[in-house]
Amino acid sequence: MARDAATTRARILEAATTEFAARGIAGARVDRIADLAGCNKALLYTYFGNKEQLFDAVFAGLVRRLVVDNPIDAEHLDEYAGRLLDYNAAHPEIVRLALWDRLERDGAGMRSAELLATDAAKAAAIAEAQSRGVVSTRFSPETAMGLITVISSMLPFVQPADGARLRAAVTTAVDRLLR
Amino acid sequence: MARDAATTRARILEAATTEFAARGIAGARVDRIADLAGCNKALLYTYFGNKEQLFDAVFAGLVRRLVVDNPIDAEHLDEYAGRLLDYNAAHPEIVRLALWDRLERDGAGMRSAELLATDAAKAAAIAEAQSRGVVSTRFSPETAMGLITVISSMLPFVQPADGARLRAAVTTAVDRLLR
DNA sequence: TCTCCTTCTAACTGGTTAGTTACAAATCTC
DNA sequence: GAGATTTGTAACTAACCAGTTAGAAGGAGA
Repeated sequence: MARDAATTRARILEAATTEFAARGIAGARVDRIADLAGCNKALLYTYFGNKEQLFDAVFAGLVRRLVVDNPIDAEHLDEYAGRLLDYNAAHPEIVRLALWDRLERDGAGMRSAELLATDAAKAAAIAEAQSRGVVSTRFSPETAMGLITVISSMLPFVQPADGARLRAAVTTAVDRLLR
Repeated sequence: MARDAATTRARILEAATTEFAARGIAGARVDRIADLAGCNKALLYTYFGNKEQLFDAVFAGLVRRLVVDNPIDAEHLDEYAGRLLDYNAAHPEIVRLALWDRLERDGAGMRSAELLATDAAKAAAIAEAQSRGVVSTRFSPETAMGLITVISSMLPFVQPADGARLRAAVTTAVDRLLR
């Protein structure tokens, strides 16, 4: 076994992502994560503290990547929503983890100063686009963001297996709502 | 103690609703449900079989009430969405239970023949309204239902504490999308 | 090669949990 | 009011599970 702390940490995070996405915090089993990561259970505790802190690490990492990989484009919110949809299709764990976080911890993982700041920045970008007349003022910037989130992230969740038609529906909906 | 099977069953269902809505299936504790219902744990098993079947009973009952209490009005889908929003605000357990069901059981509770039939009936009502020109044909009936669901049930979930402004946003959004 | 430090493991622990059982008490029937 | 049935309980059990511990194995520097 490659004795390398960084690699082992990464393997644990990957295994934990799978397990937490599938079963949530209460349903996840520490032994299952260790088995999947191919390492001893005790390492989870030396590297991450405990089960919930491991969830924190997993979730914070994925959310950070989601935010970095999907910068907002307030001029073309429909395409932004389409890209979010594609991203969620390619990384189905993220939406599931976010839902577990809301349900099991009242959204504790979404309240980091960092994430609140990027949320505020997105709202500001929309507000600015509204002031220039590029985006409709029908909705507040915050509500507009909420609508985009809900349509791009939750619609495939309540309507599974819709495929290519779904993407058209998402961009059409966002265009219709916010232009 | 009032020795009455029907009443006891009802108390168990009520307690289980609270516990399952708060913690999900994996997180729920059978002892906690029994305590809250003020009865012996063994009664849950004599009346409902096991923990998961108890969840089934809780969820099926609430979904049935939701469907009965909120008939679709394809002529005024914006108001229909507004009513769903109000209903969810008054009964916050339902959305949570539906999410637990999706996450923990891949939506098994939403696949009853009864519920599939009412879903089909709703889609048919929308299709009929579309053919009369009352509802836009921008989206398929199924996608239209999905959009209504997501906006009336999930928007308050991702945007907590918005209040009266939220209702206006929901009706405006549905009107804009489907009229 | 000796020593120190990091990485890793097997085995254990104490508390928890879903589900069961054997039995008691209330209610119903006749 | 006797006997059968329904409704309820206390105590138990076997499995499970998060977290710990004591110490082994590997590597780096001298």
